[in-house]
Amino acid sequence: MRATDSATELWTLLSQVMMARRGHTLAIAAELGLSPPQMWALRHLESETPLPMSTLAGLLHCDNSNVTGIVDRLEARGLVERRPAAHDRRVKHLHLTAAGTELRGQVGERMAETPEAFARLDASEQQQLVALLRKIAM
Amino acid sequence: MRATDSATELWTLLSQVMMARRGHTLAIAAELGLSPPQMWALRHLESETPLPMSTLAGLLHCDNSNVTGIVDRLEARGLVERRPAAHDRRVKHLHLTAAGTELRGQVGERMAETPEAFARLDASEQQQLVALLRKIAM
DNA sequence: TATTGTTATACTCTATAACTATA
DNA sequence: TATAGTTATAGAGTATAACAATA
Repeated sequence: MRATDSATELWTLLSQVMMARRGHTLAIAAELGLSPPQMWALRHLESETPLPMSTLAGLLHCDNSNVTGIVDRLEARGLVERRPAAHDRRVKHLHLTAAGTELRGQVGERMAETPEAFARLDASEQQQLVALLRKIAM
Repeated sequence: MRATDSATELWTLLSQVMMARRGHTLAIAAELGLSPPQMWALRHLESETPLPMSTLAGLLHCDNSNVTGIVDRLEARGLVERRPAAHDRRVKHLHLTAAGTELRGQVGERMAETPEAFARLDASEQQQLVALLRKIAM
């Protein structure tokens, strides 16, 4: 088997693991009353660093005009606030509210739940895998 | 660091790698003129084994009623055919057409393109990683 | 009665294009 | 002129509920 084939198999396996988790991810969003894009948005927002709308659009891989609606709905639920940026009043910074920070924490906790299949690796194998993935993820 | 923490870090890293690929995946769908659910549907369908609508709904993690629309649009493009199942005429089996098989192949090729970051692993590391992921993916 | 797939409805996401207000 | 965000529009995805055909 050539190196290229092992890279392909690697990528296929990784995709399979993640695909198997899709149901879990969607269930978390539904349980917390969030649509998937709303959940991703919440995950990208951090309490410390406010994000311009356009930056969030880039992170969500969608058009600016979509972010308007997504943020509208998060703001209507009191999870996020828009504040005009000081240096450029065209830009609007997104800030998490207390409720938003709380919900974001819940999302993070639920998303961190590791798949049961991970139990098939012992501690040493897990650390080995972590070391390899770090190289890929940087 | 406890074993639990290394499993959490493992999962976080895996999610990061996949998240970084989301743009690439969406770009492939757009280039091939497919919506994401249409692309997943195509990937789940195989030329040999026809799938009932409800099975596809389960694989896509959505309601049966959504599959009606998704398949409507694939069928309108001549990629898929509905055929009533012999054993139970309520069930409709989904078959790929020649055009559907062809396009499915293109999707597969594009999705198999490995992230550039994989080049940071040498051949032996890649095989090590494959062995570990196989345990998780089964 | 129960199940498969459809239809009707309402809401969300999505891109494109035109618009506003700033710069 | 150019850019950040909004609005308008049209198409697609989504769940729920009611329905037809079949079992």
